Amino acid sequence: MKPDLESAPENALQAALPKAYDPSSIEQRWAEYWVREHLFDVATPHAGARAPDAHTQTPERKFTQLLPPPNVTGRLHIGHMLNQTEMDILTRWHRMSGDTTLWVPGTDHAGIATQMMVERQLTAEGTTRQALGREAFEDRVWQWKSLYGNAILDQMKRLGSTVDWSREYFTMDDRLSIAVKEAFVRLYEQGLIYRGSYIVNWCPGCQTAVSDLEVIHEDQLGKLYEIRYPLADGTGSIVIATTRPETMLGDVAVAVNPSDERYAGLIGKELALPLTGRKIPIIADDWANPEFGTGAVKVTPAHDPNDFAIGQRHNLPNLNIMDTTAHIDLPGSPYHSLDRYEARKRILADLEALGLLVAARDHHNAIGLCDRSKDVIEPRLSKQWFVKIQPLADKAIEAVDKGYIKFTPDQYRKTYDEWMKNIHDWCISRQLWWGHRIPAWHCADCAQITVSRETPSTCAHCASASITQETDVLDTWFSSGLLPFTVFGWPNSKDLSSFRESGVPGQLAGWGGAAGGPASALSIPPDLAAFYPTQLLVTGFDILFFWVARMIMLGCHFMLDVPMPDGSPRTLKNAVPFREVYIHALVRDAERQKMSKTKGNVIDPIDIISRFGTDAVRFTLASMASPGTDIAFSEARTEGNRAFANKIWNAARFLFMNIDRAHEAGLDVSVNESGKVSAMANAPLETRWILTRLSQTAAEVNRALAAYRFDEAASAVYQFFWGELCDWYLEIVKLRLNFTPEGGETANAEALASLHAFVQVFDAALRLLSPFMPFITEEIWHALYNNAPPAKSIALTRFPQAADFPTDEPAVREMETLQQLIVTVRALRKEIGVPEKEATPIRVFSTNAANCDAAALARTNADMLAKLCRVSAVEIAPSALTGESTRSTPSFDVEVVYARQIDVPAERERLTKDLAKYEKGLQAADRQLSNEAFMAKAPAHIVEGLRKQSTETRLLYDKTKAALEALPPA
RNA sequence: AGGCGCGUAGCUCAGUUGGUUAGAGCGCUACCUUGACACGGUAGAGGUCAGCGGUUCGAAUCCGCUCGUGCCUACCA
Repeated sequence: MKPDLESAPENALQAALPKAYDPSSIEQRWAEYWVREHLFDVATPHAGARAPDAHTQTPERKFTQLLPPPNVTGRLHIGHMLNQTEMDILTRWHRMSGDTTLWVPGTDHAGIATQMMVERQLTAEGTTRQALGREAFEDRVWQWKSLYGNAILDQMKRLGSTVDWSREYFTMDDRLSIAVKEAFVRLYEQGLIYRGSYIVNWCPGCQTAVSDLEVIHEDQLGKLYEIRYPLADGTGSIVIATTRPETMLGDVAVAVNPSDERYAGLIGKELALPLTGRKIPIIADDWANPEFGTGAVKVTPAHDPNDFAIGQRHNLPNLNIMDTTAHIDLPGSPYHSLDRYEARKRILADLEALGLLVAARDHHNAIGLCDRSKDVIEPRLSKQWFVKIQPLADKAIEAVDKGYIKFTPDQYRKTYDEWMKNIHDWCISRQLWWGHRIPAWHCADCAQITVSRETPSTCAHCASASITQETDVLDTWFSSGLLPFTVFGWPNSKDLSSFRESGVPGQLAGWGGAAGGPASALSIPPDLAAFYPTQLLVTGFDILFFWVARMIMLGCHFMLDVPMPDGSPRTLKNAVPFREVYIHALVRDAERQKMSKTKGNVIDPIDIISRFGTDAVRFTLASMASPGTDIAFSEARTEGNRAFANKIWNAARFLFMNIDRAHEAGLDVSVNESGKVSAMANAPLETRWILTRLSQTAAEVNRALAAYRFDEAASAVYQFFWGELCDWYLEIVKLRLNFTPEGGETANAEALASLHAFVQVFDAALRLLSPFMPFITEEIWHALYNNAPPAKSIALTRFPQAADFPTDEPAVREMETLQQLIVTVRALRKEIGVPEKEATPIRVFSTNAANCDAAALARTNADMLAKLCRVSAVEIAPSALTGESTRSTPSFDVEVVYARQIDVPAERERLTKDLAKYEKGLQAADRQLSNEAFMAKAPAHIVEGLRKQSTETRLLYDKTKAALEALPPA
């Protein structure tokens, strides 16, 4: 049954057949077609449109993944493209291999980033969010989102990614907001979320707390100041060391190590804090490091995390001296309202004047910057919400330790483990207006907190009606950490119908969890039952902790409570959000620099695509995506792959040209739609050879993709298509395709058989290439089926398997021998300077009567040999050494002879050089063969190989020497 | 301060459990506009595998050290 393809774009190959491939003329059309036809929506059954046996939907074989949601504020960068290329290659490969394949796209609301974006707009308009008010501001952000929020997804559509657009989500969608609230409330009820005053990373620019991960450390050369603090009783002093003298205004103690004998007598005494005269104690605490600075450290609990800990241990007060903008907040003090760095200068100057500044030494230390705004982070004491992380981390560690989640490359397992074991509680509150508002209400009367799924009208503790909702919103990563299950309808199914009109995916019927099954009785969302856990997460290591680790923790935590589709309890093994994580490299610029806007070295994928075509860029990224190392993006390589696309295009033109010729000769050319090729015992050598190579290439590509070796898969298809199909097979087929309208029937029948084989091979090659280069293969494939293909897209056909093609090992060996012979003849032509246009005859001599396969092959394929070598005739003769130019190759015993005068000095030079090479090789081989230890310990096949090599090299050496001696004297 | 990685042809990179003469793309040289393709064809040149030492019959591959380089994590003021 042919699908209705009226909606398919017009085919450029059918129209003009331009010589050069122009990606822009076709890519846009197919990108739109794929989206418009919903070809990759899982809810859209399309099994009937596939090749008969290619796609029996097997529920056990599913392939599900989530697109790491880009920020709505984002623009597509090359890293996204690498990520999507890899995901799409895998998705297409799995889909074509018969798996139920779902790839869910979406965008992230990106709290800080988006709020900053809109605030900049407001600034330009001369207003502020504070002037607008919270609600109006939120409306404004939604407005912005509806206008610009799809930009990145629109860009993504050009990449050809086969995502299910019907499932597209936004992390602030109602259904996801409900889920976020549910998750928060449950964690709170379980005692895993708490609120408290702690030192957090405060960004004075963004005016919010940020998590540890959002602080980037930068090494800076600063100063370590030594300041003298006098004793209150005037009997002496102590010198402390600090990098931040301005915080001394908030000092509440000075700590020394209890074991530090220098200060033993001072512990318990009081100091008069310089500049203020406030009295503070000297305390003993292990934190003070006798080796560092002076061994005495000032304690400022409100402005330093360590000092905060000391303060807790010693019951010291917290003295907050700074406001949220990092200005000194001490009304009445001369430093009041000074910026922190201005205050530092003034304080140092004042201390100097008092003679209390003892020293200022150069000092390297890491300074914390805000990931978003690059402001220097100010540790600040404030009330925040935290997730008690240890219980979650324990399960997450176990899940990976037990192998329920596999990391590729494996080294990241260690990184993950290391981080997970040293994890701190997660600060999840943000003082922003854009995000999931924390579902907690503060009571004005009893000061208690009511956490609730629904908006409460009264306080749960004292029933007071004076309650107000928490103003903080949640860290963006809190909601994205829940995605693996929230996108599939967690917590329950009742919200499902509201966001997915299409309902339960058709081909999943009968799968546990489908409507009517046991799962629905337990009200497990059908999608959750069907798709959780996902198979794979593909992402960069930059969000390993931000996102991957959080998904694992939250997935293991929440999904353990959700029964399996059959109603049985879920184990950790099935609670994990994904079975595998593939971490890819970072894309850098050609100079290996990390791309950044400020450096101006950002590679715009859209620009690259419009210059080289999406297929070429995809292929480049895939072929450079070897694990472990970063990718230095190479335009030169992209150019090379554009040439590859052009090569494919022209090979197709050649095929179509011959199909046309066959038609003109009144012959019919059909395509076998099964995707498999049956045995061809009587087929010509090149057909048997290329089918075997096709089988081997399919095996290699399948193997490489299963191991995430995109580079190896890409190079296998590249080498096969260009190096074998085009360079050899096609050149030989050329000789067979002699369609002659008036010619004999037999000749035409033979030509047609070759053409049929060619079509089958080409069809398979296109399918093999399509995950990597979906656009050009789609275009050619439709043309190949004369725009009436067996499926709506090549992406819905069968991916070539090794067993789909008949193999013939002897044919491969024969072909290789023939190739070697041909290369030898060509090289010889060149070396003895036969002009390109001159077609002289050659003679091929067998030098070894007992083993003359090559000579026999040359005889059988004399015609082919002559054409491919551009010689007029090939004559097979018994062995004979003549004074003419001769050449032989090591792997078979033939000699190729050209009857031609040669350039004697040039020939002598070449032979001398060769002789030296053979001699060296011979010596090396003989040295090993006479090494007793080697002979005793080396495996047999190695020794055997070396012997063979030695024998062959000896032969070459002798021949070359003889030839050299036979040359006329200079 | 800990941890991870990298150093192979002029450039960008492959090189699987150690094994016969270390590969690819781009670039380079020579010749070729042969009816698929000059975004092409054919044939070439080009490498002491960062250095030193060790294990081994045998090392680009395993181990140690040195040098160079990139990154991640980190609450020593």
